Amino acid sequence: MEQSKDETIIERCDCVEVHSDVVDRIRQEMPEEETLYDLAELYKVFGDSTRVRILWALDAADLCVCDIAALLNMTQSAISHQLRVLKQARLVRYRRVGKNVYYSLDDDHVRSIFEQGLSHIREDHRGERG
Amino acid sequence: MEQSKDETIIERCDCVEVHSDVVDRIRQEMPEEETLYDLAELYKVFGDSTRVRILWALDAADLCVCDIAALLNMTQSAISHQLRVLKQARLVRYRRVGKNVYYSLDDDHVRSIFEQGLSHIREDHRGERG
DNA sequence: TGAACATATGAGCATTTGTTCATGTATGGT
DNA sequence: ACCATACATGAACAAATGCTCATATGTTCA
Repeated sequence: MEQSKDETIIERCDCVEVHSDVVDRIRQEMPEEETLYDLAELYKVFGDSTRVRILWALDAADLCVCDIAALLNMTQSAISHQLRVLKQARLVRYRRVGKNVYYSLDDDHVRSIFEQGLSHIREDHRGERG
Repeated sequence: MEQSKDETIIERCDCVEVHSDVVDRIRQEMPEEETLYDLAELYKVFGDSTRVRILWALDAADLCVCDIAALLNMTQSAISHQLRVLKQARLVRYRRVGKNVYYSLDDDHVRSIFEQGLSHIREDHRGERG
């Protein structure tokens, strides 16, 4: 999906005139390539409705895989796969309790990220900015 | 990528015991399916490093397509395609100035969403929560 | 130890996604 | 009108993604 993260810099822009002063300034101000890559990887995790629903549910209560599957009306396997993704992104943690494995949120930012997103979605977007 | 958004509810969970009290409560508390779907769609837009870099650049200055392509060392076409995605998500706006088209951020939440994301990434994650 | 339940995981597959390439559209200069 | 420049867009293709199915692992209980 992504391009190679770091490659030799070749001018591929097929334009002639570029505001090189601004571009150069921004190039310096931009965070490291890797940081922005990691950032995108994080949002990619949020970019699936199944995972969003799981996160939302776990924000309400700790749940075992079985509960989540029932709640979302999906197979246990599908949920388990997604939980692995969330685990790898360090957004959830788990603990075993007998035969069950309970998952819970492992990040304080999830809620605020959701809030910002909702805020954007709910904007009527009449055209103004500030 | 997604499943069908709304379908007849069939119990697909292959477990036997479910904490149905908790599940039922959460099911009621959860936002509408569509809201969470839209939320995921928004994050999906953030879930690509090219788009993240574009947004970050536009947060620093308004830029024409040509500038962005030069800055990110990508083709004008690739940038243009991505700008369309950002436009559809109402994250950027544009204005024509002669032959150029200048893009700018069209959302106040972009920066705070980035900040939350960065905050998560930068966590040392030693195991504690709050 | 073996059966039953809960969860994890690998392979396979259909769908989605991001880029490239070719071409279309819009604006300005001559 | 014509050309050059800037940008947009459709088709095509490789890579990534999310689910299903089958199966493996782990735990409890008899």
